[in-house]
Amino acid sequence: MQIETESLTQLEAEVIDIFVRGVQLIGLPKSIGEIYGLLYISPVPLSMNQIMTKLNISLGSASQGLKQLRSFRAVKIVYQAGDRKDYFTAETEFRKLTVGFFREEVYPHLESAAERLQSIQTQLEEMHSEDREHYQSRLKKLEGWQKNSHGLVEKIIKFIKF
Amino acid sequence: MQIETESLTQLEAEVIDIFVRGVQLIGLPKSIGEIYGLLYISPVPLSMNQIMTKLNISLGSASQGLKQLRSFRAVKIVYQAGDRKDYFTAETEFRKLTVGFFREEVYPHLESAAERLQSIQTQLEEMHSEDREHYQSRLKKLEGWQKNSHGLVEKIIKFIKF
DNA sequence: CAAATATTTCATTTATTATTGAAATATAAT
DNA sequence: ATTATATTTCAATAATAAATGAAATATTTG
Repeated sequence: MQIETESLTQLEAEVIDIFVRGVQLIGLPKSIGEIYGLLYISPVPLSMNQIMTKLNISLGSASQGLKQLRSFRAVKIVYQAGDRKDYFTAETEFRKLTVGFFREEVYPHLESAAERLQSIQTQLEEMHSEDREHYQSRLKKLEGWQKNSHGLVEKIIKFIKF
Repeated sequence: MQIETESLTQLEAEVIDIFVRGVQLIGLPKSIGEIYGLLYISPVPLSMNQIMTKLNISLGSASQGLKQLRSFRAVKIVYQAGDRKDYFTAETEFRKLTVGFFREEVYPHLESAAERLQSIQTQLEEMHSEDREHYQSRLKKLEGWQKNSHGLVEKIIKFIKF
C-alpha cells in the first residue's frame, strides 16, 4: 500500500519554487507555476484533487490554472483506465512549451500593434504641424521595431524547434 | 510664443498606448510605458514636471518610473544649458533598449536558477526513494532547459546587436 | 549660507490581479 | 432517471503591485 503524502516534500517544494519564479518572470500567476512545477516533478499523473490538496489551493485555482496551462499546451490530460477523474501530466518538452507560449501570448500582441500603427500613420497624413516630420520619422522607426520583433520571435521559435 | 499643451494630443495618446501595451506584455507597470511613450514621440526632451503634467501622474511615479527606465537605459538625461531641471529623452535604438532589458531583468533570474538547481541536485544524491531515478532525469532535463534559455538569451542579444 | 527649486524616498492609499468557494454544469455509474 | 462525482464558472474576497504625495534629501542660485 502506497502512502499518499498530503504535503510537499522538500524536493517538490524546491522544484516548484523554481517554476514559480520562472512564470512570474513572464508575468503569469504564481499558481500556474505551482501547478506546472508539481506536475513537472511528479513521477505519475495527478488528479485535480491531488493537485489541490498537495498545493493547498482552491478548486477554482486548480481548474483555471490547469485550463490556462492546457491552453498553451504545458499540461496534458492523461486518461487513466477505470477512473472517471482526469489526470494531468506536464509537457516536459521545452520546445513545445515555449512555442505554445509565444503563439498564444506574444504573437497576438505584435499583430495588433501592426494594425494600430497603420491607423496612426493614416492620421498623420492630415497633420500640418512643424513637427510632422519628426513624428513621421519616429513612427517609421516604431514600424521598424515592430517588424524586427516579429522577425525575432520567428527566429526564436525556429531556434527552439532546433 | 510657443503654446504649451497641457494634455495629450491624439497622436501622443495613441503612441503611448502602444508602448503601454508593450511594457505590460513584459510585465512592467503601465506608468513605465506611458513615460517612455511620451518621451519617444516627443520632438524635444521633457522635464519631470512636464511629464507629470502631461501624463497626469504623480511626482513619485514620474521619479520612480524614470529611475527604472534609466536603469535599463531606455531613457537618458539631457542637460539643457541654463536650466537646473533635468531633461529626459528616450533611447530610440531598439538594440540598446532590449539588450538593457535582458541584462537587467532576464539574465539575473537565469543565473540564480542555475545555482538553485545545483543545490537541489546535491540533495538528491542522498535520496533513497524508488523514484530517485525519475527525479534525477527531470532535474537533468531542467538543467538542460536552463542552459538552453541562457543560450537563447545570448543569441537574442547577438541578433539584436545585428 | 540661506532660500528656492529639483529630485528621491517611502509609508499610505488606491487599483489591479489572483484566489476562493459556492452554485451551475457536465459526466458517469447504478 | 436518479444519484454520485467531477469540473467549470463567476461573483466576492484576499493578496499583490502600482501610484500617490508629503517629508527628507540633494542641488543650484544669489
